This record gives sequence, structure tokens and C-alpha cells, in this order.
Amino acid sequence: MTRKKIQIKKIDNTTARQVTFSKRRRGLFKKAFELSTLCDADIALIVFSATGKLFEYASSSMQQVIERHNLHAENLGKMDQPSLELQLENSTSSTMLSKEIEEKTRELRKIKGEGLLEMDIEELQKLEKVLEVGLSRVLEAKGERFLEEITVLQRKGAQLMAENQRLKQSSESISNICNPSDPPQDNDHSDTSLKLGLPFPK
Amino acid sequence: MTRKKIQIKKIDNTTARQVTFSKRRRGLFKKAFELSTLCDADIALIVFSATGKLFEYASSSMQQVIERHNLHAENLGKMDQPSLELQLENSTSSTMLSKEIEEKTRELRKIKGEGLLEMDIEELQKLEKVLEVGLSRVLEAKGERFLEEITVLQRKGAQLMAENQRLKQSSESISNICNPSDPPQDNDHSDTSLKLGLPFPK
DNA sequence: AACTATTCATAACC
DNA sequence: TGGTTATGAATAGTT
Repeated sequence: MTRKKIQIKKIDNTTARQVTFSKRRRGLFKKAFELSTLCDADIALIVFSATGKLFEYASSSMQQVIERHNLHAENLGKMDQPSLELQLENSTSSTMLSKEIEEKTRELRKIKGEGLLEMDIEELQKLEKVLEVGLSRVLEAKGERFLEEITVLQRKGAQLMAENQRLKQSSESISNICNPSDPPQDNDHSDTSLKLGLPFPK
Repeated sequence: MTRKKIQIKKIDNTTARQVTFSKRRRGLFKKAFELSTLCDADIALIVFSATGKLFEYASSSMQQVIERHNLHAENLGKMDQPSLELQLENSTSSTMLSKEIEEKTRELRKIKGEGLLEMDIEELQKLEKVLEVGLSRVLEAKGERFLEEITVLQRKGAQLMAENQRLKQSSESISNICNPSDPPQDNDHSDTSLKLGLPFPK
């Protein structure tokens, strides 16, 4: 909403989404605080990031606001649990969690190409898109990793070559000290044998 | 904060406070919605006005977000509802379920190419394989669907052609009955006009 | 993480 | 309560 207006829909780019999440989250919490302060309101704000991280704000106490909310829900007839059996609350939450698991499981099955019979063409197209996007991102990430790896190896290689060069020169000096009159004739060979036999740090 | 900057402290004037409450409340809820949409966050917002009126927003379901929040609180040892021992059984099973959800969520994110930084090359290779398999299966399924569709269309086309043939012959017979001496000269044209004018089922 | 051009939210007024 | 406007805040894109 600044350099350019944006549409309110999920941000595709992951890092951009994370940045926006941080910025806007701060803004949202600030606004919540201001509203509660200015207008004497009791506010609870719970935010789970896409990665499952929890952020929360409560003008008084989270539990207090939530309980107050539950009371309202009760009064509005939204609570249909026999008040004595508080444990039903438990079963409903488990049920919800199980439902969520089921849903995610189904999505995973589809993605892995296992539940395709129940899908129409349109759904298949969407799934194809998701897979293509995922695959391209994975390939991109893989490419980056390989590049990193190569860079590291090249650097190591260069270091080793430099090291070798130094060793070669050292051994030549030593050769010269031991046999000052002998001109070096077979550099490579004498070098190797000296390297193997001498207590140089690697 | 516009014609003039204001301090963030309780607004004394009651009506001004109510007006500000209405306006800012809208803004806050809008921001909450935008954040959840843009960044795929799960958000719950509960606001009690100073007069006790309840306003709420939840990107998914209020109960679900609250449960999720309670689970987090539990895991952090903040659980302060020791009222019944039965809660324990609840919490452990819920914890397991939520762990499962988290795991599946993570897998889904990876598949969609969103959590790639935390993966090593080997993991990326496996993921690539999964995506390739899934994609090829989806493409295969899509191809089959298209083939089915084409087959159906071809059959329908054949039926329609047969129907047309019948109609054509019928109209010729009728032509001949009406003008038994006239030989047909412009079959297509007379055919069309007759078809349009005659009460045949489509 | 910091900057800045813009859009957005809203305090004051009606 | 709802509308308008001048202005301060928030933030998208960029670095």
C-alpha cells in the first residue's frame, strides 16, 4: 500500500511474505494496544504464523478474555455442551484436531497422486499447478545448493594448490640446504618423497 | 492521529471515545483480516467494548484458534487449569494430535516449496522425486479425464450426426410427398428451411 | 535492517 | 451514526 497498492491475497514469494508478516504483525499489535488504551476495551489477539509460531496480545489476561468470550458464546446459545460434563470440550477439541489431520492427510494423498479418482478436471489442474510450482522451487533450491557446494570445493581446491606450491618451494629450499651444490633435476619426484618424509604441518 | 496527533491514553470524552472505538475497531479488524490473508496466518481477535459488547474475528474458527493457543500455553507449562485430572488425558492426546498436525503442515509447506532453506540436498532430492511422481500421476489422470471427455463428445457427435441423417431423410420424404414431381435440386438449402419450419424434436 | 514514495487510517469537523 | 478532509501512520518496494 505504498509504492504500489497490493491485492489482499496470499503473497506468493515466501521471503516477501515473511517480511510482510513481521511488519504487519507489529502494526496489528500496536493498533490493538492503542484501541484498548484509548477506548478502555478488553482485547485479546492471537496470531499463528504460517510456520506455527505463536504471537499474542491481551490487554488484561488472555485466559480472562477467552473465558469472557466463552461466556458470551454460551449466552448466545452457541455452546451446546451439557454444562456438567466439561470434558466434552475436550472431545470437541480433539474432534477438531482430528478433522484437521484428516484434511491435511487427504491433501497430502492428492499431492502424492493417490486420491485422484475423486477429483474433477478443474481440481486436477489446480493440483498440477501446485505441484509444478513446488517442483520448480525445489529444483531452484537444489541448484543453489549445488552451486554453493561447487563454490566451496573450488575454494578448497585453490587453497590446496596454494599449499602444495608452498610445500614445493619449502622442499626445494631444504634440498638446497642439504645439498647446496646440487642443482635440482627431478623436482616433482624429490618433492613428493620429501613431503612424505618430512614433519610438515598439513 | 490526523488533524492532530493524539496521545495514546484513555479518551476522556465518552462520545468521542465511542466514535473512536467504532472507527478504530473497524480498522483493527480489517488489518487482522489482511494479515491472515496476505501471510497465511491463523488469527483470532476478541474485543470487548467498555460497555461489554463483544466483537470478534477469527481467520479459521475461534474455537480452533483458542484450542491451538491453549495447546501452546500447555506446552510452555503455563497450564493453570488443574481443576480435573481428566484434563491430563485430554492434553496428552491433544498434544499428540497437534504434533501430527504440525508435522503434516510442515510437509505440506515443503511440498509447496516454502520451507526449503532448512533442507539439505538429499532431502531436496527426495522431495523432488515425490513431486515428480505426484505431477506425473496428476498429468496421467488429467489425460485420462480428457480422453473420457473426448470419447463422450465423439459419441454424442455421432449420435447427432445420425439424428441429422434421419431428419434429412424424413424431410426429403415429406418434400416428395408435398411435391412428388419435383426432383430435389438444392438439398442442403431446402433441408435447412424445412427443418426450421417443421415441428421436429431437437 | 533502513529508506522512501505512496497508500491507508483516522482526528477533527460537520 | 455516517460523510468529508487534512494529516499522521503504516507499509510495499527497494536497497
